[in-house]
Amino acid sequence: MKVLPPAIFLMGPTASGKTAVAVELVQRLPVELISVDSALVYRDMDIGTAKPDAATLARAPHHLIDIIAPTEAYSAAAFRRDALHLMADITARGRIPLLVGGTMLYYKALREGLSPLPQADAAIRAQLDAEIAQHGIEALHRRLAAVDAETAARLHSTDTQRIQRAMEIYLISGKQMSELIRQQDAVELPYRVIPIALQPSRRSELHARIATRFHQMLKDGLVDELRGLRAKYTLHPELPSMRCVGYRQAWQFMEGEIDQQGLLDTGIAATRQLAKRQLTWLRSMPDSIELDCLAPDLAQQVRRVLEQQLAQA
RNA sequence: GGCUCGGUAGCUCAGUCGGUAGAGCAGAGGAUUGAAAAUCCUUGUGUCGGUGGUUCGAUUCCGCCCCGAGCCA
Repeated sequence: MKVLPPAIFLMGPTASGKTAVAVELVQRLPVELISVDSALVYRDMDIGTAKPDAATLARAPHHLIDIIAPTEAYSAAAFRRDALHLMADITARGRIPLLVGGTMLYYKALREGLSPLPQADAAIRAQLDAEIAQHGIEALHRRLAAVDAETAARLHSTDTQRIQRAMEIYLISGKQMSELIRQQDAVELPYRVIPIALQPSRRSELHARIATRFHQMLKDGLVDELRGLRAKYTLHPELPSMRCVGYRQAWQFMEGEIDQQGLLDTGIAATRQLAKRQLTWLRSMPDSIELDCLAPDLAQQVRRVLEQQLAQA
């Protein structure tokens, strides 16, 4: 039986201290860091994404940070492709890939693979947007039911994004999403995954950290950063980058839709909701080694677990 | 000190012509296949400020008290 090389997944919600742990580990173990984060991919979006600063990145380089402009879109499929290449390179160098971040769909796509679905098509999405604006999402849901009853039945009639995606798949390929998913071969990631899940023993403590961090982001100039982004790039609020937590609320503030207090309140609430969804993902992840992210010696605990796991190979 | 308007869910408020109440937001749980920090689903018992009175029955009407805002002195 072939021995698989190890790969570490360091998963946790926002504000759980993942970056600090990763930076500590990179100095003590033969690892290279790969960011698993759908927001850190954007260049010039630093404050609101809580991106590690330049000094930290110099000391602990992360792959997949600052790889696209805020006008562009990344995806789970792009992540899977990029991460697989990087993991192969890192392993060839005799080092261990350490994936760190909070975008749980990316971990799932990497581990379980993706079905052979066509990639997004901007023109078709624009066409479907117009259709939704004119006739409503429920009409598109009925149209989907006519061509792919199975997927339509699975989706709630108000789930705009998924209905649009399923219709997009049909319009591009002429095939049903449900049928394409059935064609997927079981894929096995050619690594021995060591999944570590950071979870707070007390949710209220995580909430407190989130509030403190968002206050700091505003002090650090989140709104000014967005002002600069809007001057440098042609942006609109529907862009994936501008829907990121913090930027969406800062945009509303710039447009006068909410005041300073509203920015603070909705920004913090949106971050808490993000953390909650990340925790829901985490509970559904199989085989995870769970650690309390509130532990004062978290980095040491993670290191101990990893040394133990790596010694087993 | 007098008058007026408020005091209902963690927050903002609606409502009950007297039969113990419901929205939005927040919170909690879940889903999640090329936008995922996205998108969507489920979830609402709270001395209706306190205390007397009227009443079969008061959060609702009346008296007094407490708290807040405003106007007049």
